[in-house]
Amino acid sequence: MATAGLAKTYDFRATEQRLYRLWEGKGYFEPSNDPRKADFDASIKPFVISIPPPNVTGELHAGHAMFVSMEDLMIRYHRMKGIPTLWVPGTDHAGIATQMLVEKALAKEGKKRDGMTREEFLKHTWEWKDLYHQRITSQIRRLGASCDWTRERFTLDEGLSSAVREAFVRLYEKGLIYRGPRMINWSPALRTAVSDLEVEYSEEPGFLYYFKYMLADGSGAYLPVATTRPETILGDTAVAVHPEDERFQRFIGKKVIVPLLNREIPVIADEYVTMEFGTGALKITPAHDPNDYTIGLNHGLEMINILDTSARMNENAGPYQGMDRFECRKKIWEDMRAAGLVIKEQPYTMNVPKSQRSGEIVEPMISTQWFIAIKPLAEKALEAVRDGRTRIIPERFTKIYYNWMENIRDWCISRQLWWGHRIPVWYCDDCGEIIVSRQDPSACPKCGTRNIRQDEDVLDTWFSSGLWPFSTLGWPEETADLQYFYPTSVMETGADILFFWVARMMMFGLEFTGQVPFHTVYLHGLILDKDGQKMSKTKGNVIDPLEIMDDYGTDALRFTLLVGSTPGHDTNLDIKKVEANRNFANKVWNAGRFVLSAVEKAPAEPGGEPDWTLADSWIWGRLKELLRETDRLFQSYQYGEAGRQIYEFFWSDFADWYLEIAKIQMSQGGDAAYYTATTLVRVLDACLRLLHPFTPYVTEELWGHLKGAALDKAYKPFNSRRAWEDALIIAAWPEAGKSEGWEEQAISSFTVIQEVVRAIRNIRADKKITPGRKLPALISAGAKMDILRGQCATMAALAGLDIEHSHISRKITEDTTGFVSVVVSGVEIFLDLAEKTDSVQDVERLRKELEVVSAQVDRLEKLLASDFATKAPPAVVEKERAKLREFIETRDKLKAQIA
RNA sequence: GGGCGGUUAGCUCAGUUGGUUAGAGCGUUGCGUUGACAUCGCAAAGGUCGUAGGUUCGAGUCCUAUACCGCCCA
Repeated sequence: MATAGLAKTYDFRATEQRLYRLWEGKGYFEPSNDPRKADFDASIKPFVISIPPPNVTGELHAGHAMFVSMEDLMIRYHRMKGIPTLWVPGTDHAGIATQMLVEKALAKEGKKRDGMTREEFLKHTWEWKDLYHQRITSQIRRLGASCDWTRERFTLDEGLSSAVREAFVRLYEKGLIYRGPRMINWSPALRTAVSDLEVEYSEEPGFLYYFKYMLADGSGAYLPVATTRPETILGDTAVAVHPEDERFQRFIGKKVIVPLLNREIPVIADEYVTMEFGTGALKITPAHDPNDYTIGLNHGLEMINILDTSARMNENAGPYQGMDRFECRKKIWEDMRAAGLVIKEQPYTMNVPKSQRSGEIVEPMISTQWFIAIKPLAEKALEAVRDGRTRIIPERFTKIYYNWMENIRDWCISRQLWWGHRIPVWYCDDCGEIIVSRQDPSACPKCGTRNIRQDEDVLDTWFSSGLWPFSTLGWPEETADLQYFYPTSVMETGADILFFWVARMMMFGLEFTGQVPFHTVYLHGLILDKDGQKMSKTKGNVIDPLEIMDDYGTDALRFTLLVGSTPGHDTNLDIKKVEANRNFANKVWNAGRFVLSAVEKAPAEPGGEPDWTLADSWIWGRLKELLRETDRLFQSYQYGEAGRQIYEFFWSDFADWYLEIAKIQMSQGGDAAYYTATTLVRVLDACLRLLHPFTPYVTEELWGHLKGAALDKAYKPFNSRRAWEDALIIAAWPEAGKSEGWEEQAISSFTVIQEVVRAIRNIRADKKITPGRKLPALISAGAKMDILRGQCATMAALAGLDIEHSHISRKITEDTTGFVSVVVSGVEIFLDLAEKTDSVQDVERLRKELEVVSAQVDRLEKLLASDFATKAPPAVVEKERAKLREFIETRDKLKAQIA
């Protein structure tokens, strides 16, 4: 077999790991211009991405596969462009997620966090982290991620921890961090505060409970009030009505009695109350409802907390103390009914706040927490996008970003967890001093006592993630990396974390470095299952990227994700598509095998100057077109579309047509073979370069073989002025070059050949002519005679013509009785089937064709007689005129044949 | 309540300065295997581009309204 011993099928299993090791081992993932090296040149602008750090204990999912594929594509493309490229990898400690995981694992061993010291628990968690860190990073590697592992970071490593401290202390010193009791979202299962963003609302069926708020004056009068959460009655400190509500005006200023507890509370007036909703009278629980909280503040109401940290009723709930919140809801309602206070219940759809992490219902509570006064930071971040220093792609997310930034609320950054960056604040037990420090203090700087203790809480994980683009480069130290690689170039991540992460990086970047952290934000959508459903374990529709890579190879998965997606849109991932792309990788591989065999057979040197065939010119012209198009698409971040076009070119032009013609040209030997082989090599080389960012493995592997074979014959790569590089990953991106004028003609001429060949193939299929049988043909080519004559051998081979008994002329004179005819692009083709054909059926076929063509003639004549001819650009009009001429020619020939 | 996205072939989706018979993959139908590839080849069927208006010589593409689906914010 003359295919250099390459396997008949591309074997990704034998390839991927080997190539990844080779790339990494050779240092290709490190920037070509590196501040750590002696020949560093600070004046060359680099391309930099910081990876969205996956949870260190997480497992690879489709979302990871998406961002790794997309970022690796960008990185590999820029690297091939010759730009110093850095992709900083790393992982996130993911406070809540990891702690939950570890606690769950401990529970299996019958252990509980409560029974451990903080140090014991953390030791455990670090061990866990070490184990899983290895897993997630090796999974990222499997995807082919060409990131610089020598610069890998972890949000809890020493450098990043000191960055967190620095950031906290700076904000505190500026007065932007404060501590105090505020309304927050409390997660009872995790027993920690969570931020507004970590709460998701879901609509669920519930009830609106109507009951009586009795007046304290003993008159027996009452205000009807409705609530969805009867248990909060225990924490009511007012009933509010609208000041203009005539029904209730007489109650304003009076007292009512809290049911079951018999506390007296005032009836107040507030415009917040919607008169139409419920009964028009609103019970106010300032300690357990965000809106009531605001009203409570405005009216100076008492705030009574009725829940403990596990959301059980506390001492303020009187007889209900110790009861679970939902049990209490039922019990209270029973008791109220017994007390004759119930009016009715009515089914009602509630908007239930749930913890994004644990899924349980969170409780609004007043709690003492640390906050960032975010407005000043948000204003800067807003301005940076408004003035274009940072651009968001797709653009529509800009508006969403503005909207969020403009309505931003202070960020609760403290978490009652153990796993994370401990808040760098110490309290002096002796003098009450609060110490906020970059270094751990050993004594109180005010009174000198050693009686100080650090705040128990840790920071929200996103606090450290917000520093990621610069903390990973060494900030707050002015490192060489920071100076050279910051600001980074593109932040590529999921649109779902625009607020969580992107917005916070923008705010922190501007606050701490004075610069935007990246000039472009590229957002991709969610990865859904094949029916557009969110993947979830409960639905059982989760697609595991690791399994896909096992079954179809990394390249197939990457190509599917990259080509199947458009910026900002969700992507439905279908195994069938992966399979199709696995087939594409195999197609590339086999086209490569063919090229290699051609190189082996061809002479090493030409005997004379090249005499390019139409097919040679055509494929070269099409390639140039493709290169220009992909350039344009890459520059506008339309990677998916670029991939589709490369795929299309490779399969439909290069493999389906040029390779088939190359077989014919190769068989002629000599210079024909030489020039065909060199064309095959150079076009394939260009394709592999173009495809490399999408499908790095199969292209690198094949390219190695291609280069070997080409060097044996001293054949040049695509760019004949350059040498073959050491590896495809660092090879030069193919440049389109200028148009030389002949391309358009070559492409349109070849299109005629394709149409004639297809027309003949159609007849053959229609007439069930066995593939091997050669048919004599008479072709009346008119103005296209020269083109067709030049491609006589090619056409004959592709369409199965008997070349000895075929003839192409301007206008044939031979007798064609009994021949089957077809007309295409003004070319008449008569095939001699040497047997009786169903002439009625043939005429019917021609008639149908005539109908179609005549309709086109009519349409174009009408079009060209309209304003179109005078108002459309001349080039467009001429294009239509040419079409019309051809249709008329075809129509007339069809007419003649039918008659 | 506000905002955004989607609605194109049986299915899943492309279609970015509006250019005049709308594309792909999968699926379907027919034919085909000694030389790149059956993870394949050749050929075919299949769409009034959600609906109604508008702008324009020309609209899947721009504008307005509307229906349905989905998402985000409140």
